[in-house]
Amino acid sequence: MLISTKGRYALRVMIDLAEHRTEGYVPLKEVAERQDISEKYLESIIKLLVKGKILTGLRGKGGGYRLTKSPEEYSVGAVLRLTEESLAPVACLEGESVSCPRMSECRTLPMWRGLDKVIRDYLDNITVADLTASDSGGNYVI
Amino acid sequence: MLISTKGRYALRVMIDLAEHRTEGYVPLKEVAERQDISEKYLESIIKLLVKGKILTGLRGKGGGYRLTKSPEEYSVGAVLRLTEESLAPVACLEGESVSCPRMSECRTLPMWRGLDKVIRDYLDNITVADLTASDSGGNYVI
DNA sequence: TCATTACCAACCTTTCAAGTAGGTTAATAT
DNA sequence: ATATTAACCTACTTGAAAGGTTGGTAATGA
Repeated sequence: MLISTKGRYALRVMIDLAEHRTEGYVPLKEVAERQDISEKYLESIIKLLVKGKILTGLRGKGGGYRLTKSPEEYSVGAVLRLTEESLAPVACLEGESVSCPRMSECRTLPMWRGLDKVIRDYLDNITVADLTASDSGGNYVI
Repeated sequence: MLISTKGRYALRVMIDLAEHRTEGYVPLKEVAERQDISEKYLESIIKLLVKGKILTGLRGKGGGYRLTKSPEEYSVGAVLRLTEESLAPVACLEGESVSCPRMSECRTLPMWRGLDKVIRDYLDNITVADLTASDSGGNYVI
């Protein structure tokens, strides 16, 4: 499993907010209801997105969350990287200086790097806008 | 993490056996030493590969394991599917009839399917032979 | 018959995903 | 001012899975 529920939910939140961005700040409660996700759990996910500056929160009555930029400015990869720690397909490619002692002689490492690139290329070239209802469904269709 | 140590080790075993296939049956002990993997743990991984018929074991003195077919007949994907249960990038695509109630209306599902395809296409088009020392390193190089 | 080697079953330990629970601070409408 | 709304914060729980270990049994060749 490359992408956990956290990542999947994060994306769904982004799409939901994109589809309701004309309404100003949208309370978490509404998103949770529409998306059928527990408010409390969603809270912990949204916190990561706020910290990552891809959405901003406003407290108090009339408050809620909204996207800081427009939907086509967020790649799916960028969203997932905020919740997933790592999108690397194998442990060997995680972090920065993971030094596997076999690295230099490893027969499989280049192949894993290739897989990593294929995944990154895919996820970084789809935007949140591509996933909204208003979009006809472009690049990613099989 | 899409691929666990089990899958990575399995691949390294296959490559090791491919590179030593002229020597007839190769004992697990030798593979474990060369690959720096605990014998006991490797045992449990090899069991899966034998069950999957991609290598055969022979008991007793002079025994060990060898590939049942030639290295270019095994795709990386085929090997990994024997150890990994699922290569699906998200839970929604696992198993056969996973019925997420939101499936029909899901904004993200087609995108996940696309990701799954990209990964499958990559892993199914590299063979164990491509990963051996004798190979110049073809398709998968970045 | 003995060393070798594959095969088999059960258990352990640590980590992490996934989710709960309960409280605190800030903004706004009345 | 004060009640209400809603974001923000910290800590805990639970279950499953990854990543092993331990201790055996069965076949084979010298």
